[in-house]
Amino acid sequence: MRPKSATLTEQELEIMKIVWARERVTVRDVYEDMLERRKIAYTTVMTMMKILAQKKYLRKTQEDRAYVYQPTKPKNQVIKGMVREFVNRVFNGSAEPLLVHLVEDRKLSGKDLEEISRMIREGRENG
Amino acid sequence: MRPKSATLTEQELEIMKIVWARERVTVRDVYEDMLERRKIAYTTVMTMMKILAQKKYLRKTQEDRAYVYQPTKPKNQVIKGMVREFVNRVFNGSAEPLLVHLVEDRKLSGKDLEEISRMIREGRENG
DNA sequence: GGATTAGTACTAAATAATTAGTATGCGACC
DNA sequence: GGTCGCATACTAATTATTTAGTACTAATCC
Repeated sequence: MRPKSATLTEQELEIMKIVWARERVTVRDVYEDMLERRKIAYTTVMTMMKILAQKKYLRKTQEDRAYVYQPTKPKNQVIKGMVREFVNRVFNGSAEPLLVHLVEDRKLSGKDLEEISRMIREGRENG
Repeated sequence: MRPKSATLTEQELEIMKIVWARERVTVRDVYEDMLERRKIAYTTVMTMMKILAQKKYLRKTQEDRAYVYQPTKPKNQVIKGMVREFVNRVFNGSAEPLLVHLVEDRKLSGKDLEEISRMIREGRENG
C-alpha cells in the first residue's frame, strides 16, 4: 500500500541528471560518471536505467553493441513537476512560505529576489 | 543499502502537520483528523507516531489512560531542513533555479517577489 | 578457435516505508 | 463481577526502492 513515488526517486534523479547533461548515454557512461562519486555496480546502474525506461523517462535504441539511452522528457519539465510535488506536499501548494524559508536560510538574498523580479518584469511578453 | 530518509517521509510529515497545529495530541486525535481525509487504521497512526517518537520528533507523556504526544522540534526548523535537503538533492544546493521554476509555474508572481524582498529590506536588523 | 571483454536479461536480496492485525490490559458501565 | 470500549505492545505483511549477483551472448584479441 505504500504509494509509488509520483516523481523521480533520489537515485533515479541522480541518473537522470547525468543523462540530461549528455543527452545520449550508455549504461557504461552513467556507470563511470557515478563511480567517480561512489561505489556502485554496473548492473545496479543498468537496473535503474531499465526502470527509468519502463517509467518512460528514458528511451533506448540499439546501437552497435550497447543500447543508447536518451531522455524522453526535458529536464525543465521533470524538475518542475518535482518542485510542484514538493510545494504541494510540504506547503499545501503555496510557494510564499517556501520562499520565506529560502531567504531565512540565506539561500537567497534580497538582491537575488530583486534581480529575478526584474527579470520577470522585463521578460513578460507572453503571459 | 537503501538510504534512510534524512528528513520526514510523506506520511510522517502528514502526521507532524497535525501535531504542530495542535501542539498536544493523542493518537486518537491524529487518527480522527486523518480519517476525515482518507481511510486509515488506528494502529497505523499509532505505529507511525511511535516511529516519530523514536526519531525524536515527538515526545510522549503518560496522561490518564492514553499518551499525549508533543512535538520536540518547531515546525519551522524541521521544514527548513526539508527545504534544504530538497534544494541540495534537486538543485545541488542553489536556490535560484528553484525560484525560476516557481515563477515559471505561476506559483509566484513578480509582485510576490517584490513584496518579500521589501519585507527583507525592512526587517534586516540582525543579519 | 579459445580466452577475454563488454553487454544484457533474469533473478533476487536487503532495507525502508506503510499499513494493519492480534493479544492484552485497564477503567467504565450495568 | 462481567462486558465493553479504548489504549498499547508486539508482530507481521505488503510494496517500493536500491543494490547487485549469475548466466548467457556477441564481439574482440592473441
